[in-house]
Amino acid sequence: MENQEAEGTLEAAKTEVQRKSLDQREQMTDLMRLRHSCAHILATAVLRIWPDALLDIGPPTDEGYYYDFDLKSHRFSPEDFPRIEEEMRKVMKENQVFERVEKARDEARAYFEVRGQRYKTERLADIPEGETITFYQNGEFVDLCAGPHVMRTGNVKAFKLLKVASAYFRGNEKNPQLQRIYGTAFKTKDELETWLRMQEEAKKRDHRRIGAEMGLFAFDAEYVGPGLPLWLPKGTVLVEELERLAKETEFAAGYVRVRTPHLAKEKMYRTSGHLPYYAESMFAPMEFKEAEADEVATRYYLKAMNCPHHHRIFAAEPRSYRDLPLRMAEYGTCYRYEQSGELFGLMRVRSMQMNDAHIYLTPEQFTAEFNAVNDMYLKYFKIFGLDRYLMRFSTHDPSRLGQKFVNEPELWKKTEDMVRDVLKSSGINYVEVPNEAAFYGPKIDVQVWSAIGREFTIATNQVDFAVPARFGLVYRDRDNTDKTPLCIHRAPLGTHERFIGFLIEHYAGNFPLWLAPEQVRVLTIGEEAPLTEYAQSIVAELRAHQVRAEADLGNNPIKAKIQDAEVARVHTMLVVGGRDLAAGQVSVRLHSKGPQGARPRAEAIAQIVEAIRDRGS
RNA sequence: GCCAGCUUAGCUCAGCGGCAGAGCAACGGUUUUGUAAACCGUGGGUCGUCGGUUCAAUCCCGACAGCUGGCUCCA
Repeated sequence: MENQEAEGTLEAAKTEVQRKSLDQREQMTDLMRLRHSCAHILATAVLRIWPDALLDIGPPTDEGYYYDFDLKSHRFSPEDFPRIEEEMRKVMKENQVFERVEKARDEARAYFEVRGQRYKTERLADIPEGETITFYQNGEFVDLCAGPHVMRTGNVKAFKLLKVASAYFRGNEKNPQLQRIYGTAFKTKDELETWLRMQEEAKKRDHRRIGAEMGLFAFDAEYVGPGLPLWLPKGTVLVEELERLAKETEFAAGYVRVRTPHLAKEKMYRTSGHLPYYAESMFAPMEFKEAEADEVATRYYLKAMNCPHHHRIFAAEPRSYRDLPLRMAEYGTCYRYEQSGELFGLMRVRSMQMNDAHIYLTPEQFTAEFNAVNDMYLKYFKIFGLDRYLMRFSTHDPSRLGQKFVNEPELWKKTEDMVRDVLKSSGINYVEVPNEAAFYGPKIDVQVWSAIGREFTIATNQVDFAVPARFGLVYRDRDNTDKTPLCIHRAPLGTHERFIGFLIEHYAGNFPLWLAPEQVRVLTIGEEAPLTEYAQSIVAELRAHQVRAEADLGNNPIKAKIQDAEVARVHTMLVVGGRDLAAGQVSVRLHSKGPQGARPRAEAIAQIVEAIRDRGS
């Protein structure tokens, strides 16, 4: 499984279609139009304050808009916002008309060249011959722009500048870095306020915040290293429950489990073909001489993916067509040296454990097997109540065969057709993205959106018809000849790190019973010995059933104990006082759902045990 | 890796060129309880690290580290 993640590529796909036709632009929503106009107002204000700013572009986004500037004389910081916003308000008060002007190409080029607006000159060159070139003008501000806009600057009434950032011109690292200002705008002040409030709420669901509150994981950059998460006991519960789910599911689907070391010799990654492309993303190798007499040092790499090890397991024994499909699973730990600026909580880390498996099969087995993998994805999505997802089907670009993609035109076509058929026939929500495949075959990445709107590639599913051959993997076929198997890489639960990061935000830390780090807490009202013993015996019985149960026997008032348990997001609270002891019952309370009434002790315990087994809510 | 911002007690955050602060948490005691915070007390800090300016630096300046927001990357 090569890529833990692939966010950003959809962005690339969007850029492909960024040159929208004028018809498409006409369909821009009112809100987009408003935001786009606000971006122009932002640029108007910036130019008034810093007349030497060079302009790039200022499109609307899902959240608002931005405008990119090249400004040598000043570095934007949030401290500039009040000043810029004030100038923007002036522009709005002036109520300038947004006026559309068509220009001939030469005229447009001359306009920007005279003003030294070199980014605009380049943008102008992007516009295909024959397309109408339009400028929009408001007051003194003129911009190359296809529009559309609102009528007047005064139409924008609710806006706010949000953050400064940098961005490479055309998104290319080799180009100059521009200063970007992000802002947002809404039709009404109320809508803006509501959105800002929602942003605040979203912060509370941030997995980093909840992870710290609940004691799930920690980072120790000083002693362990950046991007290397430590799983605390409560987070480890999540990890192990997910592993249990995966093991049960895979066992039922006919997988076998393997275990492999965390490192391998350089030869492994030379053979797999990863090293030339991937070395930068791997931790630097360990190098040493195995024996005094060795002339040359041996290099070991921490593994960045599990497939080569699995391939060697395939090669460890002779294989017959009767052994296929061979489904080899491992929650393998991988290490990737992600660039420092890319690290992001649990979502982007340098050590990760993957829900990996490699399925070795014959071409005839492909459709059935790929379908089965797909079904497993859907099964998981259902368990986690994941309904907002998109499968991104990445295919090759025939013009880059032999470079970016292995030169097997027929295999490419055949496997892509097979994958497409499966996706179509299962009625799954998917998009096809050309030129994004792995070098060894087409892939499907599963995109999900967390509750706070973050988009992630959470899982991946790839077809590999190249690497098994590089390792010389063969099986003896019916006709007594050796043949190279196909391989499906799949990781429906992605990596623990990212998947749990996602689940934390998905559930806002309020995990379903089967996942909850603390499933049950027994709270006593009073400290009399018989009551304490009653509570302890309930906890003991629950634990005997493998339920994660704790007791709060302290001397705090019951209100305080409930407060503590609610804040700790304990799934089920069993309140016991004198009445309950006398009746052999417990008073059930569910996290953020309130009291559920009293029931006999045995019944309550049986219910809990059953609910955990069913992996329900 | 690049641009910008941030870094003060376990957590959330005040503060300021001149003795380091609050709330929550922790700990000790009092209270003995019926569904989201009882009361009293105690401890807790190299103000990220290193260097500079200054009579004096948590505060000003610089470098570094980490984190955050973006960008880039993610086979």
